[in-house]
Amino acid sequence: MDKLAVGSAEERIKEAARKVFTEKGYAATRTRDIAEASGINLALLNYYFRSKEKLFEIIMKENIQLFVQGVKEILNHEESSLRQKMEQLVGYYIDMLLKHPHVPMFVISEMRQDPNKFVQDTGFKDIMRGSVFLQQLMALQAAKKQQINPIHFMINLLSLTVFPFMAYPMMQQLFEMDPEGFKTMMEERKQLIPIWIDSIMHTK
Amino acid sequence: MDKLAVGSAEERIKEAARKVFTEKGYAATRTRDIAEASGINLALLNYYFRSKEKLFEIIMKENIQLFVQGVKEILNHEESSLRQKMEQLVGYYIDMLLKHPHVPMFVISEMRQDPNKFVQDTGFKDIMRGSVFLQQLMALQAAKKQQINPIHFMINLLSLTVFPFMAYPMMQQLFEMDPEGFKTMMEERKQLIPIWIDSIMHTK
DNA sequence: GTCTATAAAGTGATAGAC
DNA sequence: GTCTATCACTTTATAGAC
Repeated sequence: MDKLAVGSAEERIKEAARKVFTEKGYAATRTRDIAEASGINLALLNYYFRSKEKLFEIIMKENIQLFVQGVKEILNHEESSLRQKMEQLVGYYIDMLLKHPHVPMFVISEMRQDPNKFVQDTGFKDIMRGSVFLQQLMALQAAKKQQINPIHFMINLLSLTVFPFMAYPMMQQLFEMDPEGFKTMMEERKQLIPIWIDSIMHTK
Repeated sequence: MDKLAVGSAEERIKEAARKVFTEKGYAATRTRDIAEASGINLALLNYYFRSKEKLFEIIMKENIQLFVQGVKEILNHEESSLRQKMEQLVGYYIDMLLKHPHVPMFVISEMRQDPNKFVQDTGFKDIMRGSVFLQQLMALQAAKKQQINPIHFMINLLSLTVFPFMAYPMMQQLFEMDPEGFKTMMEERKQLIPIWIDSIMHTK
């Protein structure tokens, strides 16, 4: 075998598809790009995955799973406090996104493009609903009569954590930030975001 | 003339292009879509704008301008406080984005796709650098020895303001939010974000 | 300026040899 | 399974009539 790449052809195609689809999006990706990137032939892509769209749906589903994977345990841990859960969530997502920085852009962009192409049953809504995390949040709200709306709370958490990854090309322009500086900044934010959210919750 | 649409052909094409490009992105847009949406013929699009890419660059430049337009005066007002500038900035962007909700996704997505296709001289960096706003921010930092890094500060402001617009399709799924509920939420955030940022700045 | 028709190139998918 | 060659269709862009 003169192939340098590792893994079966099927796995190599999926690996290449993950990369190309996630970075360029469905429309901008040509099946030829994927074939070339995986070192196999265009015909083989269709042999294994039947069509561009079928292959895309697999990648989409896996990318969405990155947001759900591992979160369920954090949200339902009985012993940990709300603050501890926040720290774990932010840490989990920042670590994951440092490995897969293009995923949020991809998921949200394609979801907007064609809601039907998006597999709705990620299970995330069910994981959220009835979780210990949500109970703790609402208990705190009731007890202290805080104004913080759970939806604002969740959006703030996601915004402060996820947006920097999506806006990286813009931040590169505005703040002259290189990849190393970005990583350092996001490691700082792992510590800072829970503190900030906490301060927001206890304001007013 | 049996055309119902208003404006010159050239202006109608640009209007349609703005809509289609901004909502679907460069790759997913076909020049036929634009021609059809503007009620003119495909050939005329090339007659006026020479190519798909040339037309795209015009729209891109205009969309970027939406982020710069009107901000310069706010940032350089001598009388207003930092807090007042924050309130004005957040209000300005939320109002603008309620009118053009797809613009942030478009700009950031296409910027990532091909940095060269993006016109770098938006002037935003120059507007920021040396602004009264930045002076006030750094003065506050020096005087009170606050930990808040200006870059974190700017990213937080942008995250809390812009991210909800990009994540709308996701929020629709997670929180079962309709367009009306979204608008109400963003109007609330106009008031809340400056308060939150302020509380973050005075924490620790 | 505006149209129809068509050229020229690109792209997803398959047939068929090995 | 894996490849080359090719089909079928789409899409950008232009030629040329009006």
